[in-house]
Amino acid sequence: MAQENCLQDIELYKKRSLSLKDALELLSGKWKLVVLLHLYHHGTSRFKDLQEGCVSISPKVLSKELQNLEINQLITRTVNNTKPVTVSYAITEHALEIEPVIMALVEFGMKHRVKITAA
Amino acid sequence: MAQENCLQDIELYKKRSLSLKDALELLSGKWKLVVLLHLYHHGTSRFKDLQEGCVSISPKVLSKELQNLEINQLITRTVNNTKPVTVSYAITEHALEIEPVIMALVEFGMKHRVKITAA
DNA sequence: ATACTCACTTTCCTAAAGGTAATCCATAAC
DNA sequence: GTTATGGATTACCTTTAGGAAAGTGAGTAT
Repeated sequence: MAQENCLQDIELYKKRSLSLKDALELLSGKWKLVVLLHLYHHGTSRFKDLQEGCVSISPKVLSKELQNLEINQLITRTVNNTKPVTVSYAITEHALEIEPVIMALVEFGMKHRVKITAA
Repeated sequence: MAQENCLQDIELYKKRSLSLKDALELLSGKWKLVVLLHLYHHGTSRFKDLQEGCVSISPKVLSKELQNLEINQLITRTVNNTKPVTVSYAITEHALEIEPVIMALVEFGMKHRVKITAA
């Protein structure tokens, strides 16, 4: 019985470890989560909004990240019928699953700042 | 009143955005969170345990990540009086704050796998 | 005709991440 | 004396991330 629990625990660890690696690969880099945070806060946004909201991101990098997020079905891209043309980006339902990740990171970031500025 | 709420929201976003960037910088890369997951599951571990647990990490990279985590006060390093010498790594109290991040990533990783294998 | 806006794209470059393989050092066992 | 172990370090190399700066192209306003 104790052994069974132990085996189960090892399996659980392996499974979690793989899931973690999957998630890290998908969300790796400086900007993807920052872009998503902007979309959570401001809702559907245009390229320019994102460029201004994600301070110091370059258009090249933003463009690349948006393409990547779209490929992974985390955002949608819509070309609007305006003049001049605008493009809207919105998070998908599936991307709502990432909100807990972002909020956990935000929480940790705040606590860490408090901790190191106190020390 | 509506304007005040709006200003507050902008401030909130900026604060969150900075916290997120802090956290991302601290935890960036392929391995840090994988190492921490191992420590959450297995408790205090030796170098060799971590090398075997974090499948496919090289000793060079593991060593570098451990140093980085120690510098940022997320783990402690203890040299044991054994023969041959062993070294123990343990998470700090402060690193417990990262558990929600890891678990949120694990959750998302699982859901994402389900989602893309279903499609 | 010129200039401006939005949404990019292209080129060029540097720094950092991270992998491989070999080596090191102390100790201990064979 | 040779080999094995734990915990690294070193040298070398490739790949990738990502920044800077300039350009593109369609449409609009002046």
